[in-house]
Amino acid sequence: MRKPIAVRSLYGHVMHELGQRIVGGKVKPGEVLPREETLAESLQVSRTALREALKVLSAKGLIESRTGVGARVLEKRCWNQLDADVLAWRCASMPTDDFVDKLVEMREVIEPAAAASAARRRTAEQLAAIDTAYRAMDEAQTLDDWTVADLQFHDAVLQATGNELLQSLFSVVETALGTFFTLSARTAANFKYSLPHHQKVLEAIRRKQPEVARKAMQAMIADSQANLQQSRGRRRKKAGS
Amino acid sequence: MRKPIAVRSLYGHVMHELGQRIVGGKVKPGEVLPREETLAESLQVSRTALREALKVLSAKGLIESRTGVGARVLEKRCWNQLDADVLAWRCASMPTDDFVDKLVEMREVIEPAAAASAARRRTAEQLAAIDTAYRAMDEAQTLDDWTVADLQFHDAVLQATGNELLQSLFSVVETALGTFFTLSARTAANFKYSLPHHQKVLEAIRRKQPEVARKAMQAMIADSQANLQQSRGRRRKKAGS
DNA sequence: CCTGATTGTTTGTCATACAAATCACTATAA
DNA sequence: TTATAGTGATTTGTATGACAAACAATCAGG
Repeated sequence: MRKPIAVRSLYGHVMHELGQRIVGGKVKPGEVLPREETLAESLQVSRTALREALKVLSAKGLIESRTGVGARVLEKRCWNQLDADVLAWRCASMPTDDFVDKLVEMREVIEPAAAASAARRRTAEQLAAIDTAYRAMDEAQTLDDWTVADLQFHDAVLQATGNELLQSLFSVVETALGTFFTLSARTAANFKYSLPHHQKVLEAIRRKQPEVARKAMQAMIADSQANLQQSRGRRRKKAGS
Repeated sequence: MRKPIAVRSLYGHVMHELGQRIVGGKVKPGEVLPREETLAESLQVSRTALREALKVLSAKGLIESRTGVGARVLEKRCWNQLDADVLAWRCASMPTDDFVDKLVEMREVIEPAAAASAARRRTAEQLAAIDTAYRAMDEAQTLDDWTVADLQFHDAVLQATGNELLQSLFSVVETALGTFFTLSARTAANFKYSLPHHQKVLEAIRRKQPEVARKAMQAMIADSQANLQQSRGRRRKKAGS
């Protein structure tokens, strides 16, 4: 599921570099990038490789190239904000509280609805996949094991909706969970604290109770958010002292 | 807002052509495309232009190029289903009932939540934008005017959430509305039938009543879906007779 | 039968050249 | 003075040819 593909190729490196510069705010919307020749030179690649990177950034809505003018950075509203790379670039530096709140809101919109939908239409295989992920969470020994299994659980729920459009929103959920993990630095002792929430979701989907599943998922997210607020408070206190 | 940019350039044409072939099912997941040289020849373009198109398709998750192997079409689950182009390509041929149902489900997930969020956090300017769109709908004389204003209304609601991640889902809403318009071929007489629904949403957002806004939006979508089922029935009857 | 080197195929990258679109400037005319 | 048409400079778009790198298949040796 992970995709470090882009990092391998040269144009992938270039894309990453430029993408981070733009999303990170080093070049602002409205500005135009240096011309391709000089940009290629400063990045130590050929114009060909640079152009392929620019094309992909253009597909992500970050820039727009026009003949005789150059590559202009587009307004944020044009950006493909749900793109996995764009999300990753936004989280590259420490994400702002504001952005984290928006990720939480997305989870609140997507996941309870997905849980309800999954409870309605899941197949036996899809339920088994969720169950497998749940057991992996239960048996996790390390934080890493838990993280992998947790992602697998939420992915399995999205898959169980049978709606590929909802499934494509996994990149958002993935980013959100990943961010929360780094921000709310769990200890080895309490990282399993949300297991009961997951069990409730699993059981509701097993019993095909959409509204129960929705509520259970809502509760899980609310709890996660509370946990986040708590460590946010700790962080502020630390910074202030 | 519309983006016929890609159609202008050569590589845009190539991307469109190949994208439609893949999404349309002419080449199936797992298959590998012809090698770049022959593909470029058959499409009457240089390898340069072809490669830029392939890179963009790769960024949309449709294909994966590997040295020595070729460009393999990826599984549907890898596709960037929320990408505006991918959505458009899926609707290029008459969309299946199945796909339309999934679009409806997406609207049910996104728009009521967005309406509620907008009611909570809208600014005066954002409310004004929604109001403007509503008036344009009210004063629309032709079906075209209505369509434009309707899209503007739903976009304004998403904008009013202040969450750019939600805003990026407009491509889904846009595709859904566009599809419904073509499928449920309205007459000049009744194309304004959903105006009262829109008014309720507008008023709830004006009064900052999240749950009222959510319910109103839900009702609007349910009504739209009923309308769709109706014309779906007519279409079947016609095809069966 | 299995293992490892070799060879051919295909994409990845580079360099160069020219075409096409756009912008900035200037000269001209009303 | 203002508007307009034209002209040249700038930048991206496209084409071509060449070679490097990675991979698959084949074949030799154990």
